[in-house]
Amino acid sequence: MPRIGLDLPSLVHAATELADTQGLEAVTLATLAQRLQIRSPSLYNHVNGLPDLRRQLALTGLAQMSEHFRHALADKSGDDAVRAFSYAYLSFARAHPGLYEAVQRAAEPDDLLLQQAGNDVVQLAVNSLEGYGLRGDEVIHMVRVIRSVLHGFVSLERQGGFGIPLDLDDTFRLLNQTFLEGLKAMQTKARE
Amino acid sequence: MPRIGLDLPSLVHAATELADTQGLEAVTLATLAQRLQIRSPSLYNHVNGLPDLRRQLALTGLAQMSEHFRHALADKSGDDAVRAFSYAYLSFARAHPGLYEAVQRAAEPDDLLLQQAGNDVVQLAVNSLEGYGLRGDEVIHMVRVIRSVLHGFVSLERQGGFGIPLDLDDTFRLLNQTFLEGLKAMQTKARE
DNA sequence: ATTATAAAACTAATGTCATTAGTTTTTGGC
DNA sequence: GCCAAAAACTAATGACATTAGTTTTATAAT
Repeated sequence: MPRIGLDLPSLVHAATELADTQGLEAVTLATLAQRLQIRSPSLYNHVNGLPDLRRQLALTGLAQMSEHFRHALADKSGDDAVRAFSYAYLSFARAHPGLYEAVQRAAEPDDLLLQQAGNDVVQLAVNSLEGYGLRGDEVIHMVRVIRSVLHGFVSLERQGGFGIPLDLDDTFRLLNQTFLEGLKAMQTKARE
Repeated sequence: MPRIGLDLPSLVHAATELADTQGLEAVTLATLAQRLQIRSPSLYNHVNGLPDLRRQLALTGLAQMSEHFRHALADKSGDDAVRAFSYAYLSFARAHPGLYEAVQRAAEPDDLLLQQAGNDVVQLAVNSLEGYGLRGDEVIHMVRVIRSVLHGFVSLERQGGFGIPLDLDDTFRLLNQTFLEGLKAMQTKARE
């Protein structure tokens, strides 16, 4: 029984690598244990079963997203900020597909920590939409819109939903342009 | 051994109900068999294991989507057509969440039937974008954009991704307006 | 240094699920 | 009535998550 010196962060790190290379559904206690040279019941010393492991993945995922987005948004405003957010979103999802997937599962209503981590990310999206004259609830609605656009693209791209061999980066450029134009048109309307 | 008179369509129908009420991940051979008052190995007389069952769900799902969208698009054009497509998309996803989820899994490269069923749905999206002066590949890119927008919204809504208690239908209205304005702006630009 | 304790590993066992092999029964066509 | 194929079955295997109970090791207190 040579103690391996495993701790939660390195366990989650190993799980993250598994998720990003093999897909989230490949992250089982069995595969993770195998990878860590451990028997799977031993994982219960660090994590409360598979659901908890998934939650841990969501937590790191959200933290990393916040960090990534914050960095991308630094010193940006207006269209630059929106575009920066979009491209940061895309690049994160492409670089960390498994983590991205882990983040999608909704938090339990009583899981305030996970909820807060999600809110932090959403707040960054809110920041990127400053300066378009959106009032009150409009901001929230518009954040939902841009989240929809970005998540939809990322999700379809990753699932192979776009069958035709036509450059996906071109599509993403058009997507951003279309959204920005729409956003500005809404701004104009709101001013009337 | 009282023969139950099961056939593929009714089996898929039962699976559909399970998926729509309990979620796609609740559709296992075990639960389906239980529901049909059968032992699970007996399902192999009708379906080639769980992957094939999922494929059957995707096939019916896509067929029903095509039907639903075609009906919604009848006699519509311009903004009406785009809006009709959007609302049909949303209403389908809300009415058949399990089926919608089943449809998302990508087709194997050699699965021409499933691929065609997907293309049929995409073609309806293409139709709805007629009359915006999009040229060549622009149509395909823009279809990807609207699919992203709609899938993203539906997916986030279903996963409970929108935490704040603010009316989702309001968001969806704004989403459509924003997309339509963006679409028209792109149209204008393309004319120059 | 010694020892007590808690953490971290382990083995063994259970239950669920998908899947395969091989068996029985029914039914529809002759 | 008969027979072949379809549709059900039982039995068994292997993957997985999880629980219970055991052993070892590290560390902190004496």
